[in-house]
Amino acid sequence: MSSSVSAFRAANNHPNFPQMEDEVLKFWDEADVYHESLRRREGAPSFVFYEGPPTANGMPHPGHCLTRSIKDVFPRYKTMRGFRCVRKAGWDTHGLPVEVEVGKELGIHSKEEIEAFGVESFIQHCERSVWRYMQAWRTLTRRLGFWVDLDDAYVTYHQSYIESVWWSLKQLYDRGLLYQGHKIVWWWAQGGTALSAGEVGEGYREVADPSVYVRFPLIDRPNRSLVVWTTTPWTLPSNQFAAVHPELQYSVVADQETGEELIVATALVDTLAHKIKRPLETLETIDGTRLIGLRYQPPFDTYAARAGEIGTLADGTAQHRYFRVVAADFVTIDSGTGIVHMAPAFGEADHEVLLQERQRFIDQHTLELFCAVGPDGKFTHEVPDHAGVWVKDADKPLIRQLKESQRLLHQEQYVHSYPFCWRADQDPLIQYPRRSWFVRTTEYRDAMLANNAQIGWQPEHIRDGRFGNFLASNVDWALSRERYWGTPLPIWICQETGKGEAVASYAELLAKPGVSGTEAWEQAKAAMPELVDDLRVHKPYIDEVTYDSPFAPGARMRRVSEVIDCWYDSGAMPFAQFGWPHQNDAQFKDQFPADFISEALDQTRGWFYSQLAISTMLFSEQARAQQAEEHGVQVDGPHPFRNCIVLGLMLGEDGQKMSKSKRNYREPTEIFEKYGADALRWFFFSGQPPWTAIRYREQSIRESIPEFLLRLWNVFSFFTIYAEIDGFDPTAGATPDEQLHRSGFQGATGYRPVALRSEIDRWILSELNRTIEIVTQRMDALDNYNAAAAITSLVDALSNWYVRRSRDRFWAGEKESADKLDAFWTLYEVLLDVTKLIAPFTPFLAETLWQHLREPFANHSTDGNQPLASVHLCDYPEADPALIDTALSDSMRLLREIASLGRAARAEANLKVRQPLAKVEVVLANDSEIKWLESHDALVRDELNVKEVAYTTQGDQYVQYKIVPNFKRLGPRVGKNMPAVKAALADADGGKLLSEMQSVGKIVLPVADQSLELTAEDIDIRLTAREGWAAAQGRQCVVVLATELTDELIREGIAKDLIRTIQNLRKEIGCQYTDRIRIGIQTDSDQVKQAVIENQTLIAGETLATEILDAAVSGGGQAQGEDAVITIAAEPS
RNA sequence: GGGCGUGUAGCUCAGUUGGUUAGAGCGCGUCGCUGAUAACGACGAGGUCCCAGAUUCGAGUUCUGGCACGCCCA
Repeated sequence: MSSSVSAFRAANNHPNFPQMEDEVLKFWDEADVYHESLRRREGAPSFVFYEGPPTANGMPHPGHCLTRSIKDVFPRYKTMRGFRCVRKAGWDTHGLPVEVEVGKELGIHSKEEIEAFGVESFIQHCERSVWRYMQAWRTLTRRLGFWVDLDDAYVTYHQSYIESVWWSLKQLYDRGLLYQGHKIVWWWAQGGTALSAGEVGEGYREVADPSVYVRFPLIDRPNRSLVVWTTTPWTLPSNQFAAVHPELQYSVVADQETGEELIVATALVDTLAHKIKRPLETLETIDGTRLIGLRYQPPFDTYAARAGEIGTLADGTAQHRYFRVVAADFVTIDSGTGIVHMAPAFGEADHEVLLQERQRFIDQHTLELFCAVGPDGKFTHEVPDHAGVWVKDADKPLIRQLKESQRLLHQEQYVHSYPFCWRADQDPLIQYPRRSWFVRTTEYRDAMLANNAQIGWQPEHIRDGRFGNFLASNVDWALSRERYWGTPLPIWICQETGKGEAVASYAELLAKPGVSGTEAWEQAKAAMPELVDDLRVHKPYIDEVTYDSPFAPGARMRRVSEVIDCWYDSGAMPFAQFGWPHQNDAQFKDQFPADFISEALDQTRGWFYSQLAISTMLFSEQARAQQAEEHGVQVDGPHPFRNCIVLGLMLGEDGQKMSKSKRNYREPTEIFEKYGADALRWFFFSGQPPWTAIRYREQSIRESIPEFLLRLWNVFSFFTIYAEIDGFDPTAGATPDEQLHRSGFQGATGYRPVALRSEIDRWILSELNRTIEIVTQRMDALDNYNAAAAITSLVDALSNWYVRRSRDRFWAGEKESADKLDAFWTLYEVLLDVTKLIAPFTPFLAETLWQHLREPFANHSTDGNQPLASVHLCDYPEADPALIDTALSDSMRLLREIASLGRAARAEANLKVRQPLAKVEVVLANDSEIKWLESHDALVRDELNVKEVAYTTQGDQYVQYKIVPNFKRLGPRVGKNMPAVKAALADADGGKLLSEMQSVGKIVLPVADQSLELTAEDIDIRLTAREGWAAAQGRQCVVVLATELTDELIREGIAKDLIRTIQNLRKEIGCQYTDRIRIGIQTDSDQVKQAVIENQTLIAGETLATEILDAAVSGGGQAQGEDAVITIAAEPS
């Protein structure tokens, strides 16, 4: 303690957080702290984290900062809690977005252009494009403090990754879960390609299309027709069904003019009558369900030959396959007739209906898809009248034919929005069926639901809401893509028999009999040695590899041309990140399933789904029952992730979507430079629960600094200032452990057990341990928001009560008083634990604090160990229940309330705090706390600047008592009579009831013909200050000020004003905290003169003055105030 | 059109199993503190808890039906 060199150096109280963070980053790099933190947990239980792979061919933006912050805080926390948490980075590298980027770069767009350019060169460009913004991602990740192993990242285009995906697809293929079917896509017929949803969305335009109302005469009653409406007459030749809504009402109406009967939705009869300009007489009304099954004559005879075909339903009954009425929920009465023409080839919804219908038949495949249009958008020979005609050009002649065949009821123009090709804006898109590979996920729907039910979702409603509903309405996964840059679908087909087989690895392929075609890759590699080897399993090289068919002698096996949906890639990452099962068996088994993942809400149908679907199909009990070979993964409970935090959408400054063009958000780099990463992180963690939509506002981020970071820093700075002045040295006699746990301070000089310390020390330690308890409990539940809230309130208590009320203990004259040392030790202990507590949240500030706090031990050799080099190597603090004192917490809360009420009363009475007052009286509702409060009145006296504090429950002269029922207690007991009880208590004399309660222990109240007995717990006492006093009321007490001032008190007030003026002068002339000064006070006022004389010791003590003269001192500063001219000068040191 | 979510102070958001004085931070205003000082404290203004109905002794909280906004899907 007496060392001449201070153990602590005063910390700068104007910290530059961004600069501090840069230094921390350097330190982390140099000391390799992340890997060291893993090494320290070698052999510890794993906390498994999966990184959802971002794509590195776009710039990272603020949304990524949120996900990366959340992904960082829990692994850091768990690591400190004793788990081993490896964080393997990953990159999503395949898919259309990459192709589009490369296309832009090369100035080519359509598939023909890509083919003409050369697929080989194209995918080589793709491979390079993927890493375009890698450096930006690295920089951001590091700068944000996201600890993830970027050097050991998984990459979806790597051969090992692809081979894992292949293995899984072979599993599915061998189990019959991979099949070919039709997918209805938005098709650009002129370009011969399908467009993605995003591209389709670009191209919507208002257009006028012909809209026709067509008669579908019933087979059994040719004079009666369904009236069907469509805006795409060209689809009518491919009609298969007519759909009605089973819950709608339909009417049979008579057309007076023709004598025919028409069926139309009841709600639309009038509309139709108006359109055809003649009255329709309702004959009968029937439910939609009764129309189902009725057969009709198709509008064209394209497929009329099939009209007689009959199939067998699952229940054994026979039914015609085509041209009948079916049920569909999407039918509306918004427009049309309530009866919808179904051409499943040209509408996704229509196609769904076909699939549903197929389900009903025993031999599902007999229900065909009618498609009278070729991929070029022109009619096939199946429509001889229009063969070779572009469908949109056929609308008119088709309508003419309908007119001729008496089928057309009405025709008009209909304006609606319709998609066109975004590159050739004269070309309308059409929905068109393409052959596509599907994963039969529907077979695993129940297993997926069961799996999902066990996942810990945050927020919980995702499970049964958005995600659960999505799973419940699961449809088979359209897996294949007719593109180039993606994982090739590993299915080889026999050129003769059409039979196929799946291949699980490149090696397996090479081992096939008669394999050939590998030279395509070998030649490319020889010509360009810099090509990455992973490309050998990509198009076009892989397409060249063929082998002898096992199905037909002499036939060859050739790969199908498609690649797969890149969502499947990312969904396979739980095993593919390790190349499992081809390698790393132990690693996979250790890291499966994940304990924790987190991504934004848009991943519900993306990564959350793809992971769950693949894992369920491969590893669930149902899957294991289907598998020929055992793959050694036995998982119960949810997989592949146990907990998932679903993050909300991030919005810009204006609450709108973030948009580059609107410039409504700040770039993360700008935030880092101005405020630092901790400010951004703390804003994310503490601002709102992570699943709410987050408004990313510069102002809110900036506010993290004074609210939290700077406030804590100020406490720390305060500590170091006085630790330096007083030479506080925690090392002397200490036997510290490497964590600097308080147990190592036991024998240190001046260290006293907590029980011997003052109440406020025990209070802040109690608050600290309570907070540790809450934070630990919340973080274990993956609830960063409430954990952060608990930390905030601890730092507030520390700064605004503990330090505020303990300041004079730190600047007390005696350097080695026990109380002063208690204060130092207490604050030091609290700072150490707070530093560890905040480490996962604001790792930079925590690291900086730790470096300072550990410094005395790092510099001095002690009997104990060296402290750990980084706070991130420490264990998380554990709450010490022995230090938690809830009664003390409650009492202190009351004390703080009294202080706050006292200040309120002062403000009310216009009495500033510098003016001392003689007395305050505190009126309490009960006496339970009085004893404790009396023992702490020094604190209140000081805080409120009064000479005396008196506590009483007998405050009739100051207050009125009002008794209200304790609703929670009495509610269940008195029920309906509650209002009567409330009224009776309000009407009675509160003071009387109270004294009755105090003397007898209960009160008896007449309520509704009976008397009700109330004990003290059944009532709440409310105090109201009477008029005429300088008083303020709270929930539990009223604080009353004695406002009369004596001359002595006034003079003391003057002295305090003088002190303040002098302190300001000290600062103005640049005094150090410990510099001594001389003071001159010149005044004509006798009152001031006397105030100075009476309070000389006080003034001199507070301002470190060696003497106070009544003449000017020169060489320093001067100020006017309190009717005096004040001069000060620094003493030479 | 369907699903899910959100709606509380000027702004950003809390609000536990229903309990009668609805909170925090920021901003604004007033006052104060001043050996942490670009920090800090107190007080104040500011709320039909989106609307309507229901359940209940009692609803911001539960239920039903609307309205608005957002996301996803059609």
